[in-house]
Amino acid sequence: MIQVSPHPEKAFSGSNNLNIVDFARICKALGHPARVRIIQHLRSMDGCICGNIVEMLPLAQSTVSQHLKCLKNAGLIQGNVDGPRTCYCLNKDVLERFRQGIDELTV
Amino acid sequence: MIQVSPHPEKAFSGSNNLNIVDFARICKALGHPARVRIIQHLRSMDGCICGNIVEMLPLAQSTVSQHLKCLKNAGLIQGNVDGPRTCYCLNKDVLERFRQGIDELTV
DNA sequence: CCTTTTTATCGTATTTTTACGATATACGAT
DNA sequence: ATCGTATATCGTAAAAATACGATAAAAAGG
Repeated sequence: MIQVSPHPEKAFSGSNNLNIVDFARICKALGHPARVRIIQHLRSMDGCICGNIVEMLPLAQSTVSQHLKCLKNAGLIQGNVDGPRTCYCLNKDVLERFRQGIDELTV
Repeated sequence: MIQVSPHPEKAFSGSNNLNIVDFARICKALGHPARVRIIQHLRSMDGCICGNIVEMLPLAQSTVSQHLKCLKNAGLIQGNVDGPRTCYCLNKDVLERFRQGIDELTV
């Protein structure tokens, strides 16, 4: 992917500190219905097991695992290993900075 | 792309009326640094000529045209033909509904 | 130790995205 | 009519995303 600017400048003027590449990465991570569903679900549950997410979606377990990885790479969620399971939850700091970025872009 | 649910349900509970597929499409459209730059630029200019956007980005004219098409398909911008030129501007309604969707997802 | 459960990763096929140059189109000006 | 300017589209190559089944890994329970 081409980097629009060689230096990862701040994406926005305000207090949030997401550069434009990170901001776009988060948008991209939210750019698939299944991943939006996952975020919605985690928001309502305040953390839940991977298998629970797999049940919720009409997708193979390996595919869901891939989507979770994508969300994790973007920083939107984190996974805490708990025995044989992984408990996923939202990364609220990142989510809040992202929301601020969207605000600056849209309001 | 798999549709997570056969019926395009509302993505969110509130007053915005974006279904989850449209919401994800907008996120995806914002999922590239060049397209975020375009939106930022249009926001600061309140409408501008395509060639202006091309100058701003280190990309070929045809590539920029493709990015503009992507943003237009997502509903984020609209292009008004003006003689040999096209003047692009933000679609503020869509942007506002999108912002509300992000709020519901993140706040 | 063996089995089961849970999740991640590998390998792979298909589709989509991203980028470019070349070309077509549409309009204004000469 | 012809030329130049501005933009969109076509063709195409390379990379990334998406999906699946199969397999690996890690922990708990018997």
